[in-house]
Amino acid sequence: MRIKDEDKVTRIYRAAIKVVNNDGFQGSSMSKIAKEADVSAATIYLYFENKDDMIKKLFIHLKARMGHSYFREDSDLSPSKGTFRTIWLNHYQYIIENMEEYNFLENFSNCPLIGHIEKENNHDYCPAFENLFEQSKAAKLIQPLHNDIIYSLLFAPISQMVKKSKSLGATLSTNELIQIFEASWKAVSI
Amino acid sequence: MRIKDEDKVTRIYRAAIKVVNNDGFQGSSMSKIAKEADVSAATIYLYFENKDDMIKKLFIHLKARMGHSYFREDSDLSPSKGTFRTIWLNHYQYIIENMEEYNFLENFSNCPLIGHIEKENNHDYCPAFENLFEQSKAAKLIQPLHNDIIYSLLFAPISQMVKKSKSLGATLSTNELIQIFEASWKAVSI
Amino acid sequence: MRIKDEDKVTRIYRAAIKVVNNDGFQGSSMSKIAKEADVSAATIYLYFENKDDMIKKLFIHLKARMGHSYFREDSDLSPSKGTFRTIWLNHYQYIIENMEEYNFLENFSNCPLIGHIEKENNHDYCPAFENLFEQSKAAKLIQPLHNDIIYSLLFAPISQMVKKSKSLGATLSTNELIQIFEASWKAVSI
Amino acid sequence: MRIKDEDKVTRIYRAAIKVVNNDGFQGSSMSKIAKEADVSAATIYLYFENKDDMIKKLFIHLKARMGHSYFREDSDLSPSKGTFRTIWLNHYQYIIENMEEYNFLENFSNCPLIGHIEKENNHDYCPAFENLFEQSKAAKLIQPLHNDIIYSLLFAPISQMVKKSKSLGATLSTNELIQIFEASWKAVSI
DNA sequence: TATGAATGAGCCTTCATTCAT
DNA sequence: AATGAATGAAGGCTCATTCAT
Repeated sequence: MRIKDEDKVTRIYRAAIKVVNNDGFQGSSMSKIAKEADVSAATIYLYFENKDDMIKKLFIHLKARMGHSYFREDSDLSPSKGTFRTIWLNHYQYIIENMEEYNFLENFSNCPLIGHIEKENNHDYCPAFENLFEQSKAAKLIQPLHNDIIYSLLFAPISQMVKKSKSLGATLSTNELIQIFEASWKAVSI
Repeated sequence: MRIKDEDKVTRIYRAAIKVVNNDGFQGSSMSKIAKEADVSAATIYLYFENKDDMIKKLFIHLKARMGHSYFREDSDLSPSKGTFRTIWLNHYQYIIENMEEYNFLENFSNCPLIGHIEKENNHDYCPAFENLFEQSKAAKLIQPLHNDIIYSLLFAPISQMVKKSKSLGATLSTNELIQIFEASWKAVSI
Repeated sequence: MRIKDEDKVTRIYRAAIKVVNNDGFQGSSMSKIAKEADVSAATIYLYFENKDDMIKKLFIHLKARMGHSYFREDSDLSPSKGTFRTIWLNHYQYIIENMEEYNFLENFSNCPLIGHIEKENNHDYCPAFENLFEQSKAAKLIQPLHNDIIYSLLFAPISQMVKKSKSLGATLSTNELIQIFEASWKAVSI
Repeated sequence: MRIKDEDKVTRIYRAAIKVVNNDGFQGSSMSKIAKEADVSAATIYLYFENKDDMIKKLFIHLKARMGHSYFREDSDLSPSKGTFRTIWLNHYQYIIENMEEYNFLENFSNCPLIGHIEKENNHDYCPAFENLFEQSKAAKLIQPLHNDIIYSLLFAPISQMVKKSKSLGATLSTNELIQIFEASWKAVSI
């Protein structure tokens, strides 16, 4: 028998992201994805139960990837503004380098199909995040707010700005980037 | 838009929002929308070129509605923290009172179908917004940042928090609301 | 709007019978049936919920037709051997003249899809049949057996013989026909 | 048939019967059958050319089995009513004990796939049957009718009754059984 | 204006079958 | 001999859209 090509899942994932981002969710179809992945549509069903299953698994996969993206291997995670700046920039880097993936995640976060995944997988931030937030609060570095709120204050504005500038075909200048981080930091810091 | 039965367009809009939010974008179909609007599917084509056209026009329609929602008729728009708080709360109010509409807008903002609308209709904030931001900058009330940045810093976090808490089935407490506004304000104010 | 062509259902029925008899149940498909009926496959779904629904309704329709076939408008239904012979010959006539329909019914009687229809529609024999049987029993013309048994003794052999001879490409001679009726009658009569 | 793992063919046969009777002909698929037989689908193709070939061979196999079922090893086959009663009861026994097989045969007898098998394999009744019928006719025990007719008169009614009562969830009482045999016998006997 | 009828195109999925090991 | 992997073809069904009234 042939060997199950584990990389095939990756190819399917990649194709799915591409198609969804090109044609929108509605416009995406198993056959388009299959063609893009250079695979028979039937093959997809060897690896996934059905379309929903595939989308869900892809979503979870990407969500995890994004979670890791905040941190580099050797990151210093001591509670300091510098640490936050690094993480923040890592995230920014991730977004612009993986715009397609990020878009995919955004597109589906609000979709009912994904809704209940979010509830179940609500260990959301990797422990590293939890630790940093808690330690920073303890060190009086940032305000004693709920982690979700801190997260939103720090990352929502830059996410929105990247999307906005991309939709206008523009790019954020280094200067603007600094401005946004400094302002976001002002929001959460003490 | 033609005069015809103007109310019918509204009914179609309302039905479209409802169906899209109930069944997701994928699950929405012209016939479902027609049934929900108590109209024949063919009738929709008297008022819109095709499905895309309908969705686009609905999007623009709602975007405008949301734009107005920030301001009340007799709003005092003098540049002050109080003014910003009022506007901010208006926006929050709008989101939770019109979650369906808001969701609809969110869902479609990233969709390729809508993408280029955003570019064309980039008068985005009604002049009232522009004025307030500029005056506030002149009055040294807020930082001299690009309007888009100010907007993101002010509104992106609360939007994300509402969605987050909704997806968890929770609600923001008054206290949290205040915390978020104060932090957002800290971000943009001088 | 166009007028709903009631005859269209008939065309679909006829096409379904033909296709099923030609290609067997497995080989039958909505598109084949549609093509045979000279209709778009989608059209079938205007008149039937789905394939099963169509088959069921067709089955019931034919079952009723067959029920009527035993009797002619002006049939004399007094309890006598002659009456039975007439009915019996009517049935034989129906089978050979509507072999396709009859085959269809036979094919599906054992199919699980149809199973529970039979239970529900178990008014089986039109009242005329019930009456004749009961009166004949009262008149000591036939044996006091359960109606189902009488029915089987009378009609099962001829049905089987027609199918058998058809499958062999042969035809029953008048002589054989008489033999079979006389023997069947001997079985039930007193 | 090749020697190979003869048992495997049996397992496939058994699985096929089970699946067909559970899910209907339409619902049966090679993979379901393979799973039920605890074999890879590809394996089936080592023993059969294709699905049709498998079904056909299974049909023939079962037809033969049924043929043998009428007779017990040490059956007395002298032409007498008792002999017929024994055979008749054997057949009845076979039907209710092998309802699945019997159903399978019934289901496929009318199917075009099988049609021409019947013609080719028209040695139908094992010689034992032929002999009994001919001897009985010679002994003036039964009427001088064509063997097919005798067969139909004897066995069609009971077959139909078993199916009927099964579809109603009922069972034939011993009394009814006797009634049916006696009537059937009356039909063919002199 | 309004709409029920009609359909070609397409979607998701499954199937019988072959391939490579 | 045996099998998991792979797929082209087909199936049932829905949809956006047009037609005819």
